Amino acid sequence: MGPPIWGFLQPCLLLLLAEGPQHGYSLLEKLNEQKLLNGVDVGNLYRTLRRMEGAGMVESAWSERGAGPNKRVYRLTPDGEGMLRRWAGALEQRTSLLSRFLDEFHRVYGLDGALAPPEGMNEDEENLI
Amino acid sequence: MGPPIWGFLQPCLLLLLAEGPQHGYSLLEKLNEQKLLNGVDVGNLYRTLRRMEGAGMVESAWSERGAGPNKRVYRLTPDGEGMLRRWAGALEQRTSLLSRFLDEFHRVYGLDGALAPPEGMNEDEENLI
DNA sequence: TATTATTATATGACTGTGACATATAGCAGA
DNA sequence: TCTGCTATATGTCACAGTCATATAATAATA
Repeated sequence: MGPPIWGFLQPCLLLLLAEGPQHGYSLLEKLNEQKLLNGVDVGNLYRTLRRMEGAGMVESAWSERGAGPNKRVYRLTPDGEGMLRRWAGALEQRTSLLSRFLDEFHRVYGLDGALAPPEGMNEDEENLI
Repeated sequence: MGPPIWGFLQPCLLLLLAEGPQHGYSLLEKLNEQKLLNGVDVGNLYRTLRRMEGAGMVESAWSERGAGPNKRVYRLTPDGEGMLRRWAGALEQRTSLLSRFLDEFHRVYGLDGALAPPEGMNEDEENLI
């Protein structure tokens, strides 16, 4: 229902890959573990990784298979690291934008009301911004 | 190029309308003045307002004309205020999500690098969340 | 007077990201 | 054998945004 966290998946993936090459499914798990992003759609994740590879942010290779099905292992490129740094700066700006909104909100409504969503909102809507 | 601030326009409009009824063009100006959102597309604004009216968050009426062209004046409904409160809560959660990302980023890259975008990024990309 | 700018609302065409569903395959264990 | 987990992938759809364009009333300027 509520809008998703648009464009946040890519910087999250870049950040995780900055700590070392990984395959898609592993990235999915870490997104949840580290609570960077909740309930990421698997299909969307793989498609995003391929898109990022097309854009030159990451590169992939099939792993020398260990156990289980084959894994496509992604690693960050220099271009990808550059993008990550710019994302980080942009996200900082976004934080200040959100702060300005919240300040204004509290100015109008005082301290009440802002804490409704955890109870009153469904799971979809919790997944905003 | 970079992703826009998806779904942030609606709560901004609700917040501005919480301070009193206004018409679309006025809202556009205030978004810029108060720097809640920069460079909002006019077409998108009007379509968003109509969508919000369809969803029952706002109501509109043609103004008893003063000067200039007719104005469609919007006002917040009780449902809209409820939505605004939930948005505010959701946006607070989003802030903490962004903080977690930025903390992790600084953990990996130290204090350098994060401040690239203001110079190195084009205007489009500055508009990220 | 004619022309341009500002205010104000609106639609058409297109794009990117995400949501949901579905397909596939290898392997482990009941 | 059947179920479940790991792992990758595609198809279809919806939504909010971008860019372009249309319209009209009024104010300012040449």
